[in-house]
Amino acid sequence: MQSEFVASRSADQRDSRESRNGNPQLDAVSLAIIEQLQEDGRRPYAAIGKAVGLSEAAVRQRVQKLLDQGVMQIVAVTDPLTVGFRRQAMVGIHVEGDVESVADALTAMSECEYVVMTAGSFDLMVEIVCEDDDHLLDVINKRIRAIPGVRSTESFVYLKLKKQTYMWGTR
Amino acid sequence: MQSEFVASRSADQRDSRESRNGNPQLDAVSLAIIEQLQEDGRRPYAAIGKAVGLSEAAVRQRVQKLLDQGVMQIVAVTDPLTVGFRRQAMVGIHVEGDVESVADALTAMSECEYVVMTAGSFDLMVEIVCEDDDHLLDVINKRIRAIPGVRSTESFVYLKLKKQTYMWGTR
DNA sequence: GCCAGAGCTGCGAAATCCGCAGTCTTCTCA
DNA sequence: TGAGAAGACTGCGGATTTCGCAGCTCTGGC
Repeated sequence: MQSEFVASRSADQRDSRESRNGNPQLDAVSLAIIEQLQEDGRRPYAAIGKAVGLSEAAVRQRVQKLLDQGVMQIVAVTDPLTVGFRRQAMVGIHVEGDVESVADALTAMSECEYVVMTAGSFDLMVEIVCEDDDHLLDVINKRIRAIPGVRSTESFVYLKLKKQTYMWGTR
Repeated sequence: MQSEFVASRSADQRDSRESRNGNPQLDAVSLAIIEQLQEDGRRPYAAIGKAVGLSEAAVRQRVQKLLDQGVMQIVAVTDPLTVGFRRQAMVGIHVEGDVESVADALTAMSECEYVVMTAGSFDLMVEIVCEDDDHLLDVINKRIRAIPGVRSTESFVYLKLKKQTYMWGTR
C-alpha cells in the first residue's frame, strides 16, 4: 500500500541534495515530468520523454526515483459520492495539551482522509468521509471527542464539492 | 487536461443506471478495480483482471469507462511543499447572496485547489496553495475578498500536513 | 590523474496495451 | 413471442511499451 503521505520521511529515503525543509530539490525537468503525469498518470514514458526532452529510459528512472522518494504518487482518485460515501465533513478541532498526539490519533482513523495542523482559531482541521449521517455522528461525537486533549470541535458538513484538482506545479 | 473534478456532469456522460443523486451506480467489480488503482495507478490491466476476476480487455474497457464518466481519474499527486509551494491555507468564507456564484468565481482561481459548499458557520471552504506569504496575502485579501457576495473570511494557515490519503472505497 | 557515483542513452527481450471480431445476456417493442 | 438493439465479456494478434543492462559522459574528491 502506498497511497499515503506522511510528512516526515526516514533518512535513507532522502536525496543527497536537499533544501532547508528536508525535502529533495527538484529541477525543471522533474517538474515537467510531474506535470505530464498530473495530466495523465498512465502516460507512456516515451511520450513524456518527447515532451520534456529526455530518453524513455531516463524518464523511467526519474519517475521511479520520484516515487521511491515519496515526492509523488500515481493513484486513482474518485468522487467519494460516487463510491458510496454520502457524507463528508470538515471538522475544526480545539486542542488542549499536545496537538501532535491528537493529530496522530486522528491519522490512525480510517475515516479521516486529511489531517492538518493549522494556525488560526482551530488547532487541527480534519476531513472526514462517511457512509451516512449515523456514521458521521458516530465518528465525530464518539470517536473524535473521545481523544484525550480534544476540547471542542466544530463541523462543516459538505453540501457540494465544487472543485478538486491535483495540479500543483503546473502554473 | 483532465485533472479536474466538477460536481455536475453533462447529461450525455451519464450512465444509464444512475442513483438518486445523478451519479453512476458502481458494482462490486468496478469498486475492486478502483481499489487496485488506488494502490498503484499504473498497475497493468492483466494484473487487475486477475485480482478482480475479469479478463484484461474487460478491465481495460471498464477503466476507460470510469475515466470517461469522470468517476475516477488517474493522476500524479505530490506533496506541495516539495514542488515549491510553501504556504497553504484553508479559508472559511461567509457569503451574502448567491453562494453558487461565489463558488464559481473561486473555482476559476488557479490557487484554489479545493472548493466546497458547506453547512455550518461557513458557507464555503476553500483550500489555497501559494508560493509564499506574499502570494497568500494577495490571494486572500485582494482576490477572494474582492469577489461580490463575499462578506468575510477566516484563514487557517497550514503548519503541518499530517495525512493525505486517496483510499475511499478501500474499507 | 584516477576513481567512484550519478545520470543519460541505446538496444533487445519480455510484457503490456489496443483494436476488433465474435459470443452471450438482457431489454425493448412490435 | 420473436426480432433486434445494446451492453458487457472473451480471445487473439499486431503494435507499443516496459524493463533490465551494458556502456558512455560528466562531476567531485583525493
